[in-house]
Amino acid sequence: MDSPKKPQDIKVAVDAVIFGYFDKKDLQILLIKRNIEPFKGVWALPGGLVLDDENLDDAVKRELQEEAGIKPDFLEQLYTFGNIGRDPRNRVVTVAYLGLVNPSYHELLAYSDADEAQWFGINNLPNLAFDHQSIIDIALKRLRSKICYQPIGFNLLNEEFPFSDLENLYKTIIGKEIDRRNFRKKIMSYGLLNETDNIKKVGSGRPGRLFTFNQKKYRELEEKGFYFEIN
Amino acid sequence: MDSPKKPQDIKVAVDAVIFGYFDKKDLQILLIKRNIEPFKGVWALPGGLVLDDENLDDAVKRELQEEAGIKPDFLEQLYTFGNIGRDPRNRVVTVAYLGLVNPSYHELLAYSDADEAQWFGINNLPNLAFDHQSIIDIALKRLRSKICYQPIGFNLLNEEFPFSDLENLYKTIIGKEIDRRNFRKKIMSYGLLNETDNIKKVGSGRPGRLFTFNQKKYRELEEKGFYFEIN
DNA sequence: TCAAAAGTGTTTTATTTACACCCATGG
DNA sequence: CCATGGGTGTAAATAAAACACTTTTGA
Repeated sequence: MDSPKKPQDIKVAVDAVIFGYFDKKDLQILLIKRNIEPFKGVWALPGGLVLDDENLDDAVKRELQEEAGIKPDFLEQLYTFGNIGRDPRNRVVTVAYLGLVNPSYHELLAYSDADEAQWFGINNLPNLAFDHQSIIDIALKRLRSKICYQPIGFNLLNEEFPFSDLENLYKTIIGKEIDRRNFRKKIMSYGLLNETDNIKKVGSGRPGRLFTFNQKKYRELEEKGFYFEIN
Repeated sequence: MDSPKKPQDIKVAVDAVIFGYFDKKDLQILLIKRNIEPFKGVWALPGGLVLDDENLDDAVKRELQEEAGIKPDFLEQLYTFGNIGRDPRNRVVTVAYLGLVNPSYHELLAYSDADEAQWFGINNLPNLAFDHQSIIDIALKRLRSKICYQPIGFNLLNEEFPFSDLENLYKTIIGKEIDRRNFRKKIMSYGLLNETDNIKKVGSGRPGRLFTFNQKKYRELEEKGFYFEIN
């Protein structure tokens, strides 16, 4: 932490990879269309420069609010990207975050900084500004591994969800078939789901009972050394 | 990534939590004594400001070289600490790294930036500058969990090591007793250790055969979907 | 009555845990 | 011959994997 001869000239930014999930569709990522140079008109991760008197976490939250009107239900630091040349204008070090929201609770709104905010399926991403594609690659890797040892997937589902939504979510994210019976047995064995008296009414087939995730109980178990694990 | 009204004034630094291990001693951390303000004379993590034309990884490596004459055998990004107020002078965002070395291969040297570089047992750390204690806490947590699912511990051992060194290393880092037979069985089952014809000569008791870790084989297995796991 | 999705147990296999004695060397 | 640390196997318990039919509803 000693000063070099000339004052350092590096900017600090934050960017967020926000995942959303609509049942039985691809996992989605929130992108905003840039309305300033560089990469004007190109899709990019929501994010921007950190203010001098603002914590990093607050900066991401602010940017998400400003650019898409979204407050993620789960948000954690992912990785910091700081290679020279990743921004054509000047040196920018960006602290990337990984976030999860339930899109049906969040209407997308584009404010001043972006002229559009939109969900894209991870298999239909447009060309992205900067090194944002590689940030997304790393976020996906992290999500896929993390969902297997922390119960963060519930943040992508409705407050009350049928068991099949959870099943489909895991299938979608991990990208392979899972045995329905074993999966249910495992999840149920943790006792972290509360049954509600409600029933999913939609569509064809037998209606499913709705569950909620008991976050409080998870925290308690976690303190006692419990580890959530799938697979 | 849009410019705020006034130019941003945030410095970017890197800091490294370098772990070292001497058989049957505490896990050690490399600290340097600061020879400039603030916190002059106080122990701190090696690190410093990133140069404008230098990648983050290169910056840590340079600082480690400059401050202690060390090239870590393993080095990865840990977390980025950027809360306001963590540096009394001005806003500094620091990208923390976690590194591993075998101290017996690295003579500690203090160069210009520090007047002393020294190993401290993690249970005998001095008071630390800035928020470096909390960086260490997080590094320790990461190391303890990571060593259970990636074979990074070998970086702390000699090139050729008796099995008991590995055993002691895990006991030390995880901080609990392990069953010698089960541990050996598990490690051996992966087939990642090569037996050498050498024998540990030292001290009392039956000499132990020396092993090397087969990094190449690990990489191959990893590509085929193999997961290293202990516990 | 058919299509669609929900719900549910048992058996087999693999993995993990618990546990104690003999061996090789140096002093 | 003693102290010290190295080396080894088996049985029991637990966890994971494989596997298919019945139920409920709407159309």
